[in-house]
Amino acid sequence: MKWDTLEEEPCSLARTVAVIGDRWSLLILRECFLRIRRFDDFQASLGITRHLLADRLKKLVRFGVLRKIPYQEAPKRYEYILTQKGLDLYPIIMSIVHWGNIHMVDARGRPLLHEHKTCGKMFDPVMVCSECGEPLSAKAVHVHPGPGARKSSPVHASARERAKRAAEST
Amino acid sequence: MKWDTLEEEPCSLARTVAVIGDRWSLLILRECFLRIRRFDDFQASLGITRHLLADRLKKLVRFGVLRKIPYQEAPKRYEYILTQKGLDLYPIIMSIVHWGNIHMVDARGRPLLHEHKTCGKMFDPVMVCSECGEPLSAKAVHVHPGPGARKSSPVHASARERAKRAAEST
DNA sequence: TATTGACAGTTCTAAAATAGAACTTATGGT
DNA sequence: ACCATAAGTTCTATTTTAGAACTGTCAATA
Repeated sequence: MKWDTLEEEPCSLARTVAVIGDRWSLLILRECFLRIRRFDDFQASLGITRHLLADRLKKLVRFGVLRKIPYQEAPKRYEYILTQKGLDLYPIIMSIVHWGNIHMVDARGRPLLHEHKTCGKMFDPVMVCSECGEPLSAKAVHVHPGPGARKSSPVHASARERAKRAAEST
Repeated sequence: MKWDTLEEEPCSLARTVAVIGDRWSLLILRECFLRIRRFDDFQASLGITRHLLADRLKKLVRFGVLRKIPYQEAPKRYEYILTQKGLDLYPIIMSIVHWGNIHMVDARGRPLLHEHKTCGKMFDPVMVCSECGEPLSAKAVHVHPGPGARKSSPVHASARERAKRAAEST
């Protein structure tokens, strides 16, 4: 697969993966949410090569996730800050952090704790249904084709059949 | 950076990225949640090379996200199914899909719609605070070092200082 | 009995991405 | 004049990935 075509796939996950679906992009975004903004600071805190960092920042700007704003003239220097589109990635970052907190921490415990300024308490993120407010689980969700669905699924008929039977048998 | 060491980083995001932070793993997991379970079905629906697919499945099994269970003897064949640890990735997948739905869809609209069986309605996922139930935004969250925090941050002093000032100035 | 097909991989080479270090350009300070 | 800061760019060596072909096991079929 050419990764350039990923963003045109008729799948919202694939398109998002085109933007954030590599290791460095997610780590760069974590730093953004921790208020890192400058080239050398990203480089120092992540240990990423300068080449890759330049490349990834360019990509994130191209996708409208980050914006370059000048913080000094002569020589002209820029900071990278999150756009609204970038800020909207917060639930993704938080759910990734939360999964790591639950399943990947060692004996020392969590590296970071999160305080919700609104209520003043340490919290975990919970994903709920926009309609009824109940926490979501994979098994309580049913998927329907939407208006942008592909006509012919790339999933083989045999696989589709098996998946369908499996879904019906639950 | 050697990616083998990523899972030992004192950062829950980095550790999770070690598991799911590459393009194919996320796409494979999407298929898992759509009830794809077999090698050739993954291969056919994703177009991934067999080599990479074998490698990624092995990795996901090693991390305890998938489990191989036999579905026939002679010849012995296995299916890959999500463990509880794997099912817990659902909020990550859903938040990625949702961001794509908001920011990456084309004129045709969403490829998939989600129905919450519990309430019967089409929904979007919303991330809320476990303590007060309010929707979360990056700006309403404050970060504290936890018990597993690294002693000396890899973030340079200069960057830390700038970040701190930025945080205080809000 | 020989042949075909399904399934789950493995092996091979060429192309692409990444790591790691050095280099460039512009400017300000001592 | 010399050094430091900042934000990149360029270079080669290594690693990863793409793409296709091949292997092994068994069941069903001719």
